[in-house]
Amino acid sequence: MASGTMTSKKRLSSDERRALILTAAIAVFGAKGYVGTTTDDIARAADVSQPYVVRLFGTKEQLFLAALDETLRLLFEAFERAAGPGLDDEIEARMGHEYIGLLSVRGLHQTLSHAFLLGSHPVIGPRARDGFARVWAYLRDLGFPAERAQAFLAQGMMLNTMIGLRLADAAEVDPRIADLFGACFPTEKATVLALAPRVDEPW
Amino acid sequence: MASGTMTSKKRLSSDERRALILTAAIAVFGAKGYVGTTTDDIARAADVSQPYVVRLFGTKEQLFLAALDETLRLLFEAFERAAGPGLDDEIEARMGHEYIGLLSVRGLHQTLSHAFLLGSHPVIGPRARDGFARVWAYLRDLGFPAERAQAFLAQGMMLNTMIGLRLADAAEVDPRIADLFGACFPTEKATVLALAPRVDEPW
DNA sequence: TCGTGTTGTAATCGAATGATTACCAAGCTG
DNA sequence: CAGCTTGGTAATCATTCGATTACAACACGA
Repeated sequence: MASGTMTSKKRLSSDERRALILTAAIAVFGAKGYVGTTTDDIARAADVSQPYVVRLFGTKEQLFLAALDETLRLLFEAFERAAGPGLDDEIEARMGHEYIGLLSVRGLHQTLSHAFLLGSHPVIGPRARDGFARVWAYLRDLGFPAERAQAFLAQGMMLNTMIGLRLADAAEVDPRIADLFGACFPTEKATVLALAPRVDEPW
Repeated sequence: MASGTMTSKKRLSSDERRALILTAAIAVFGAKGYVGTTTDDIARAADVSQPYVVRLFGTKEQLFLAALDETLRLLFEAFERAAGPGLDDEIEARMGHEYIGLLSVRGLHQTLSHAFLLGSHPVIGPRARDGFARVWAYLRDLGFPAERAQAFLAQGMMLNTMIGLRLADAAEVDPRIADLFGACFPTEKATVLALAPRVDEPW
């Protein structure tokens, strides 16, 4: 019965499936936050059933922790790519570029932002603080002076905010917002606008 | 029966009660986010019943919008206090000082942060974008060059993040985090640490 | 081919939550 | 004090959600 049009889903190893669910989780958690996301949202985004998501990750809390770990892993991986030889200015520019490139990982920046707002959470809070502290330590260990590391991080938080606000659409309509994007990303404005999630996207 | 120790609650005008609930709402929404906060949480924080909160504000969504409006009102009020005469540097310093002083309004910075992460929300998203755009426009209209306004805003997002993470406790234990606070608030580190909410506080 | 471990789902359950309803009581006004 | 407006609550309802259970289908080795 209509089996001709059925694209029968392939069976995957649990590790492969876990990876797919994790990608979906970063996207959905980023768009709707930890509390605002249901395990069923993620299940649908990953095209599996809700109980299977729970079974593979234990609880929603553990799933969020896994998504946060993966997010930080991708972040440091990007930083590693940028941290080669060169002057301080060059390294910083490459790191900013890599951070913007991470916009192609849907929900990454917003998942970070959400985690950073969960400081009061007994389990997630400590992990989020640890992640943030590791980012700070990474910059300092690279040789960034405190002042410079601080400004770099602040720019990152600013990007996160503009992404979370879904400001990219407004930039093409409101000249003041375009002005803002220009000030924030003098050399990469086009890239940011091209990669930024839009209002109409569910994530 | 034990009425001697009962502090019988006073009857207030609905406007007075609304104001109290709004203050509680900013604190609780800031600590737990829009979705993570229940109307009953706010009711308890304001020492009224849950149905009364709903009756005075209509829906939880409208209550959050009211809290966001109040937050922005307090923010611009603070900016107005700082925007007097003086050199650019002086004005910027006063505005930073006022923004830090707003830490005494429990939950204000985090309510802003949460709103700024709700860009995908059909009702809250537009209001949050509008609020952010108004802040940007305010700075530019004051005469801040784009570059300077951008850096100032980024510092603000950084403060919001550190508050949301509840990093203040860690600053007194981990020297690297203390280093971070020093870099972010060279002249006001003590004030920030004194006013910042702590991990053990419910809000 | 038989069985056994693994991938995956349907059905369901209990707790939590936003909202509604019905009701009560305080205080003002004539 | 009668009556009525306003402030406020208890009880309850429908929905949603994370989690559990029981079961089905596929694959692979003996």
